[in-house]
Amino acid sequence: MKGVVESRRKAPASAEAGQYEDPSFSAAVIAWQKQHGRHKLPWQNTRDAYRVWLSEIMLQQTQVAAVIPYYQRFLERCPDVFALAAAPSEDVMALWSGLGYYTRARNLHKCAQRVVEQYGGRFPDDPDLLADLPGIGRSTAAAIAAFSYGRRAAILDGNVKRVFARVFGIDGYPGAKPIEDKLWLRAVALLPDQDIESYTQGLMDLGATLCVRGKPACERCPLAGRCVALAQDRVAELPVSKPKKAVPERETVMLVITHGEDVLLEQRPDSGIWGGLLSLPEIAVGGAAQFDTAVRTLVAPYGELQGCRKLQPFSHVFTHFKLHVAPFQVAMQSRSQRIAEGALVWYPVARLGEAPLPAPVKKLLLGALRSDDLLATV
DNA sequence: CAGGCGTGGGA
DNA sequence: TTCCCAAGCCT
Repeated sequence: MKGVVESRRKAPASAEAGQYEDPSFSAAVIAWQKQHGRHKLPWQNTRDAYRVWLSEIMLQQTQVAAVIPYYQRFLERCPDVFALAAAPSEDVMALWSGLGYYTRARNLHKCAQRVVEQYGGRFPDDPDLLADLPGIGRSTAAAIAAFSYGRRAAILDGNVKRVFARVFGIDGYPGAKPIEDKLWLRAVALLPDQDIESYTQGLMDLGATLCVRGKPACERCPLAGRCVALAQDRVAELPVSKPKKAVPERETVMLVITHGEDVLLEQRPDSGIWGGLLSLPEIAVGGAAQFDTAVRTLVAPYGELQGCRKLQPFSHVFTHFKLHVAPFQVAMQSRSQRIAEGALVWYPVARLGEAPLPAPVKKLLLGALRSDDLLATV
């Protein structure tokens, strides 16, 4: 009987994939994971697909240490997919505030609603169905299917790319399409028939704890004996880093407009930077000389100035551009009717800590509006 | 399909 | 300080 089971190993998807098969690879990863891998992360030791899914979305392009407090806070407020589906979107955005890549939060909310409506609240176990849901791509779908249902599916995240690039000595930037295609072939070909959870977690753990970008701990690595990069002394060169290009810079004036105990915030459109969050009213400018003009232009329609002062300028670096912010604080004598319209909203200063704001804006506001500061305008 | 999309931490 | 980038997905 045993022989029958083993003979039913999946045939390779293609001749090219077949040449990558090597059961000893997954065996080494699984054995290492069971003894040396991570077993006590907050989203482990559960098969609750909701928790697995939530953690996988939060962990996209985000490190474990940053995710943990968000994950726990999120679970307290939304303990299951029904609670999340029913939650107001501003609550979801507020829970995500500071974690970045805010499309993830909007897709998370949409996805919860789809799972409730389409699947009765139970996440599907088929990776292809999972990957049809918003915010879930091929790799995340495989992780959810493996951790929640024990399904045999391949992940290919940054950890796997780094480990594979070194072990197999793969030249070229792993994000490039042709390289990534081959990595997917390997990822599928190397899947074990058993212990898919330990294998999947093991690849992640290897990449996160041993096979790190700088100074990897090769002496403790279970794959060292078969690592091409190590044998060729190219560990520091692989994986090939992303070709860099000049980062454009932009300038903007942000206005901290206050009236009484409230500050004026603006809802940002869903697409673009800080999509779906609240932020400060702002106007892009070309140079420092235009700052004063910009301030007057922006504020004038909304009533009479009580006072205005320049706050400390700061810069914020994104992945693809650098933003220079010149903040001004403006106190209003009265509230124009026009301010109540459109995407603008008066927001109580006392509640800013829990507002769905971008990290640098929240920092600016909490610094600029320390209680007694409110009326101290010129 | 190359580029858009955050933030915080390490080197 | 400056640079790099970490459990990717979407358009």
